[in-house]
Formats: sequence, C-alpha cells, structure tokens
Amino acid sequence: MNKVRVRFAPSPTGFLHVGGLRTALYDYLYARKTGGDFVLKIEDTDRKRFVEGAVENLIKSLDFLGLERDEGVFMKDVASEFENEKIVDSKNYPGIIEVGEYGPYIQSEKLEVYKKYAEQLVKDGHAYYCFCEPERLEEMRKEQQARKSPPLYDQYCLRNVTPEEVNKKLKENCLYTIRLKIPKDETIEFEDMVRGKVKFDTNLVDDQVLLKSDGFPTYHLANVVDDHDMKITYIIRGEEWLSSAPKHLLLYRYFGWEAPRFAHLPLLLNTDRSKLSKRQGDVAVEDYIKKGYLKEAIINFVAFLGWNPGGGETQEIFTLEELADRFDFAHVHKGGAVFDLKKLDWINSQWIKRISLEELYSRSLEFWKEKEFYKEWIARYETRNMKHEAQEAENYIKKVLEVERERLQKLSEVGESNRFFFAEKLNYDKKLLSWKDMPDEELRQSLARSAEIMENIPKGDWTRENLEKELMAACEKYYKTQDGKINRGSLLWPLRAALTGEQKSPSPFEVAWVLGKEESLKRINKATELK
RNA sequence: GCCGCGUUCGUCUAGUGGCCUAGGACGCUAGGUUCUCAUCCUAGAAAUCACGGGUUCGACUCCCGUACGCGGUACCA
Repeated sequence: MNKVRVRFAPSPTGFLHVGGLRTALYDYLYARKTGGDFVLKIEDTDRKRFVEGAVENLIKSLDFLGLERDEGVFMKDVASEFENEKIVDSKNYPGIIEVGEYGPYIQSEKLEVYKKYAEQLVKDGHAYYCFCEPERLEEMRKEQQARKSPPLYDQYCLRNVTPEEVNKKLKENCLYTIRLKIPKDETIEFEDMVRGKVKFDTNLVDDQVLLKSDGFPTYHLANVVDDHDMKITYIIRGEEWLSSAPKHLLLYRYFGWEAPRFAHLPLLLNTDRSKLSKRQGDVAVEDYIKKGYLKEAIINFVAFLGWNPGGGETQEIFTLEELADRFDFAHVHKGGAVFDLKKLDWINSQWIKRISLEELYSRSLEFWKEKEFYKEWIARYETRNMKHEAQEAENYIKKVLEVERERLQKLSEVGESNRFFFAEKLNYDKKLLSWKDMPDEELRQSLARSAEIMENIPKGDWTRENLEKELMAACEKYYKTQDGKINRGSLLWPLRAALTGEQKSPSPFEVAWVLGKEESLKRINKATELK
C-alpha cells in the first residue's frame, strides 16, 4: 500500500483562520497516525486577494502550534534541519525555502506547468479556448437566473469558434481562457471518507475555467495538477469544496491519473449557524493567542469540533500526541459545529492547570508586561539596580502564578484579580477587617495573634504548609466554641483582609507565603494602626 | 432559482437495528468542602433523537418525502 500523503493548502490572503487550523490539524493528525507525510503547499493563484506577508505568517502560525510538516514550504532558518532533502529557495518569496522532491510547492512558481496541462487537455478534446468577455458572461447568467435554469456556461466558443478562428485569435494575442468540457448525461460518483457515497449529475456541472486570461490557473486545475505531482493520497478539505469535487474527478480521469481519496470536513459555524466569519468574532488563530489562550487548548478545542474519540470516552483533555494516536475519519461528524467560546474557556483553564510552572511563567510574561501595576512594581525593583533582583522578581511572579493558576481562565487575566501582590500600600476601609461585626478589641487581638504566630516562623520555614499548620492550630486553640466547632473566620478573615485589602482573594496562607514574612508582618501592622 | 450536504439537551457530542424510559462534556441551578473567591465533590433541570410516511417482531439508527439550515452556483480560494 502507498504511503499516506496529505497536504495543507492555504491561500495567502491573511492570517491562519481557525477553520484552516482545523483542516491543518486533521491533516497533521492523520499523517502522524498513519506514519505518512504532511506537506504544506501554497495556493497563491489569486493575485487580487494576495496579502503581503501572509505566507510567512501561515508558516509561523503552524510552527507555533507545533503542527510540524515533513515537506513543502518552510522558513529559511530551518534549512539545516533537513539533511538529506532537496532544498531550493523560493522564487517568489525571499526568506522561504521549498523542501522535497515534488516541488515547486508554491503555485505561482509553476505557471508553465499548468499551462502545458491545460493545452494538453485542449489537444485531447477535453477542454477548449474561450474568448467570451466577462460582460457577456454576466448577462448570460442573469438571463438564466430569470429563466430559472441552472447557471452554466452556454458553450458559445465551443460551438461557434472554429479551430482556424482560434488560431487566428491566439496569434493576435486576444485574451482567452481555457474551459473544461464537461461530458453530458453522466453521473459522477465517489466515496467521501466522511460523507459516504456522493453523486453529481454532469448536466448540472459548469464548464469551469481552468486557465485564466492572466495566465494563472484556477484552483481547480492547479489543485489537481499539483496534488498529483506531489503524490497526495488523501485530500482533506472543507465542505465548501464538495460541489466542485466532480470537476476535479473529471480532471483526474482526463489526465489518466489515479484520483486520491477525499474527506470533506463539516464547516465551523457562528452562533447563528452561518459559516464562521470575522463579523461575529475572532477567526484568526493569532487573535486567540493574543487573548491569552494556550496553543494546547486551541488545538484540543478545535480537534473536538467535528471529531470525537468515540467509544464512550469521557475524557476530553488531550495532547497533540494523544489526538494523533486516536484520530480516525470514522468519528468525524457530518454536521457543522458552532464555535462555542465557553467551552474553549474551560479547556483553556484546564490547560493552564496542566502546564509546568516554568511554562506558565514564560508564556504569561508578555501579558504581565502589558499591565500598569506590573510595570510600576518592576520599576521599583529596577531602581534598586542589583543583579539578583531580576531573579527575585521572577521568583515572586512564579509564586503568584502558583497561587493564581487555579482561578485563571486566560493568560491575559494574569495578576488582574490579585493586584495587592504588587501594591506598595493597600487602600481599604477598616470595616473590611472585621469578621461578622467583631468588636474592635477582638479584632486587635485576632491580628496580634496572627502576627505573633508568624513572627515565630523562621524565614526558612516560611512555606504554605507551615503557615497553614500554625495558623490552623491557633484557630483551634483560641476560637473553639462550646459545641466543639472551630470559628476559623475570627482569625483568618481579619488576617486575609489585612494582607490583601480585598473582599475576596486566595487563602491567607497562600497570600502570606507569596508576600514573604517581612511584608506580611508589615501589612498586619498597618491594619492594626487603621482608624 | 438550481445542485449538493446536513439536522440527537442552549453548545460540543456518544449512538453503526434490540444494551436508549437516549449517555458524557461545557454552560446553568442547588448542595457540600471552605475565612472569602476560585478549585474540587455531589445532585438537578435540560433532547417527544426536525417532521411525516414506510421497511422490520423491533428504528435515534435503514428507505422515501417534507421542512429548516448551511455550502456551492465566479477568469476567488
């Protein structure tokens, strides 16, 4: 059996779209699962929609997400990773290389190839030259609409332009296109990997333009030609391509090539069930990264939009490797899936709890750096201008993160609800300190007891565990009621309020641990002096 | 309009003719743990399986039709 070869074929019209990511992901997963090759090619035949920098952006996004490719288009700086492969510089994109023996992997770089194939089709009687002008075509379509008949090219040039006239016009450099001649009265049938048997009546298929008057091929020609050149065995793409599949199948037949298998994926939808669009929220993967979503979460979430591991599996958090291990087309859903942010948020919070503290720190750093309170706090460190201060600041942030991670949904929220960790002084009303309207005297006593306990914990033993142990012991000692219950709030609430100045926060043990002995005692002291 | 594809709790989905008085997850509600918040745990509400006909001893599952949604209908991909 042939090796599985799949490809992701984006057009460089902007950023990586989440729909595109889902397609690329399934490509990647299927290639990994089967031990096949994953190829990246670029479909840049539409010059009107081309966006500068889009190719580079696409590559970087895929790299960032960890969807590694075996072949095709790469950034130049990874050239050294391919030892025994054929590598060429891209003709049209500086800084980009093409790796593999079946290139070019960029459509704009093989224009002559498509032209040659289109002309061969004409020679074989499966395509013809068309000199119709856009205006006539449009009028014709309007008429067909009005007559309620299917909008198809009327084959004017096939019927009325003689071979002699064709030659003459060609010599005169008239603008022309080449159209595919669709046979009449035939049923094109194929087995889609997600939809099963799909049928089309060729009488309703248009004589598609294969070669445009600007010399560029259309998607239909280019796609078929280079999927064949690249020995692609499985075409995984969005459902929007399903209707043009018969044209592609015909092309494979006319060229005498074996057609690959198709898998048409269900669409990603807006909340109103229309095709996912910018209008109703973010569609670029980059936007989600900027909002503080982890790549693991985005991949995890997107993988489950249209696919599931089946068999009563209740676990939903999977790594890329685990997904690759389980992926199959049998469990790809047929219906479109709504992109539900709530679930993404949950998956993201799960991943925030799962990655290492080191990872959490380095990935959240850029978000910290945007916050005013962080900037001010770090500036205070920097004025001290000592080498070890930077390390100290990093350690402090890591402690904050350790305490904060279980309540974080997105990286962008980092520190937001715990600004007291970074404040020079707290602003709060004295009333906040009091637990259930406790009298002043009792409050003073409560804070004094906390302070005393903490004084007695040596700096070296300043851990969350020790703080909790000692403070809890004090609760039992001082605040046990007659019926044996322990009124922990009497000690813990004033302490926590003094430490944070907030109604809600992490526990006093955690806060004191992060703050350190000195700062904790200072804050308790300040609270005591409040009027 | 024409062609194609689809349709199970609000959302993602399990389900491949009897295990389904339809299961899980998110979200929601209630309770528990708890000094507060979050986490965590437990419970609950939530789908007449789009609708109507068949086929079958038996259908969410197969067939036909209808409705609705979406996609395509370009010298865009």
